[in-house]
Amino acid sequence: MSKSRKISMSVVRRLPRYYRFLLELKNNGVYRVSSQALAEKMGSSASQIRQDLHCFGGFGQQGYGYDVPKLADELGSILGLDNHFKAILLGAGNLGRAIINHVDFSSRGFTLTAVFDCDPGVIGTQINGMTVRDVGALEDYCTAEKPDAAVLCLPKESAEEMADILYDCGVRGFWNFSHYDLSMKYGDAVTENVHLNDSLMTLCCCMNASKENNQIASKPGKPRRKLSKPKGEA
Amino acid sequence: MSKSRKISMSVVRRLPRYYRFLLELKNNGVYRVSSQALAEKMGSSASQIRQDLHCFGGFGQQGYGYDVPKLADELGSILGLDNHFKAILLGAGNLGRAIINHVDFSSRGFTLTAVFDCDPGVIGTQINGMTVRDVGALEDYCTAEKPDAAVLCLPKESAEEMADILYDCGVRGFWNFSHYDLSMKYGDAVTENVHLNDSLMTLCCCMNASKENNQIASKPGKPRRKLSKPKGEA
DNA sequence: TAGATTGTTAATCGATTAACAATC
DNA sequence: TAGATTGTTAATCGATTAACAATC
Repeated sequence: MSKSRKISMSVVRRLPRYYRFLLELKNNGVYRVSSQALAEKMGSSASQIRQDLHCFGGFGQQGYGYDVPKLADELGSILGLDNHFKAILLGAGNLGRAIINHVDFSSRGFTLTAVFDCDPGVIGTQINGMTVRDVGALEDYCTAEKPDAAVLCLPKESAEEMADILYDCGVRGFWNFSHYDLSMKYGDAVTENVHLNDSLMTLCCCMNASKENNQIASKPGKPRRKLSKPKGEA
Repeated sequence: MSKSRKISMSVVRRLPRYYRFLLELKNNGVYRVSSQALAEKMGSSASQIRQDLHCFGGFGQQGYGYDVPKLADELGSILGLDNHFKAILLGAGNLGRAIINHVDFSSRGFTLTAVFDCDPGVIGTQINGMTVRDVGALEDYCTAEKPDAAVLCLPKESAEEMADILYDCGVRGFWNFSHYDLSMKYGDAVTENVHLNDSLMTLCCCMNASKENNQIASKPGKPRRKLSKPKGEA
């Protein structure tokens, strides 16, 4: 956390993965790891790992490597997992319900505090211990509770409409599952779009290319590893 | 489809989004669009759009722009949406059920042909018109039906185990929702990982950084647009 | 100490942007 | 024709990899 240069989004997107692997090592009782060993496990490169961590400060020790529990903690704190951002979820359909049941918000820096829907048949029902509220009560709720973030599991049109309302209520983080690009709208809000349809089409595109023997360059994430010659050789 | 150089994954990941915007234009009765106009709509740059499309051939017309329905079709065909890849889904828990109900496979190049689970309480139940099968029958099913792709909505451990079995049965496309990185394993299979936890942590990280006034560079996707001086000026 | 491995700078590579000739 | 806008090459920028001195 010492450096103050801008962190690139490419680096940020790799952090959760580092965190995941380090937690696994920690749970397996591993106390120490070198960038080389971690890189092999993750299918990335030692250089990239050191460079990435370097953005936030020196967490390792020359000649030793990285202390696994310590590095896991540091990453958790860089990720901000010790926050308890208040989050609300809009849209208790199939996807919304699955997210409520499936995602562990509290170990990822959030507390899910309320769920809203507009369907009278759904309002009042329980999901994972939470009662679904009427979306009509949304603004009052926001005024009183000041949620930090919103999870949008709504159809495109409602999502656009609701996002504006939420933004006006002070919500500055959006986890958006609806089929439109929220990221473009609000300069000072943080948006993470999860476009399942786009993801499925990407898979289709790659399978199609593979079927037709078209070339797609190996993904970012898979290192274009180029074995360097050992120093002493011709 | 004329060029034969490798397409980069950065380009491929933008294609579904182009497709989405073009479909919207088409549905709004727009017949013609310039790279400039599309770029403004998408929050990207005209240069990038032309460069991206250029990978696959010349779809536009100088002085006119792009024919919207034609370009949408071309993109659909590059994405391979006219395929009917046979897909099966493993894990009919909250997330699996939501995906079955929520995702329109058929308009994205896939046909969902079967659902498997290991829970006797779930086997035999109906989800969106499909009967959940016993995972014990998986290999026989694959031998008979030769599915092309699998959607993994399983816990980490089962996912690892099942992926190996599926790969041996000839499955070469994976849409992986489980909390581990499938992409690293099989060289000749295509994998699309959807890591909801990682996505949520990324959101947390950015909200945390924003809270603490740390700098994160604007995302790829938001253009670092640098207004160029008009030619004639000093 | 000698060996190992980081932190950090320099070199390379790839992706994005700019520019403009071609041409509709 | 004149204006518009693409296709395409060149320039810039950013991200990844390589290398090595610092140091545990």
